[in-house]
Amino acid sequence: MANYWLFKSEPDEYGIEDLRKERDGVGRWNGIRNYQARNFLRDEVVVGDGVLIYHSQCKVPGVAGTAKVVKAAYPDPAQFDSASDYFDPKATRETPRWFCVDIQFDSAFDEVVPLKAIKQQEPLGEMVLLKQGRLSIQPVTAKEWKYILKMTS
DNA sequence: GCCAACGTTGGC
DNA sequence: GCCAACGTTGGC
Repeated sequence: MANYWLFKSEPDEYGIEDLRKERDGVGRWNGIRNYQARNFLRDEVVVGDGVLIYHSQCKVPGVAGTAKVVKAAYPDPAQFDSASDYFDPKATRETPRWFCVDIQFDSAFDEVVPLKAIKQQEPLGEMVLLKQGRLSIQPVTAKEWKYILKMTS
């Protein structure tokens, strides 16, 4: 496994359970409309990478499970669909602006590891999650990955 | 729903 | 090329 990431989603829109229900647990991770997040997706996320699925904009924000990347970046089809919420009139097929990846469900935690608990762990103090709050795709170190998984047991 | 952080956009 | 306005995100 090459690298680790944290992907944020709103569970009301598409959470860990939605991913689990997909055929073979494989779903498209799209709708990313933030440039920093897009650059990570497009340039650095590769097949085999591990993903922490993070639930935001909900009662208890936190890490809800894990997944792995099964298809690297390709243009997000929704940007070309005028009926979609994610439509972008400035994007063209020749010069797409937004990208997505496919990920496969790996595990759902019995209980979410809350943001509040993460903030209290000294070894996690350098997580991008805490440093830059509003970034929906972000790198996670191997140490942080292991530590979060340990917090579920 | 408020507001803060960050990146892009666009007028000049 | 400066910088104000704007869009997106997300905890509270």
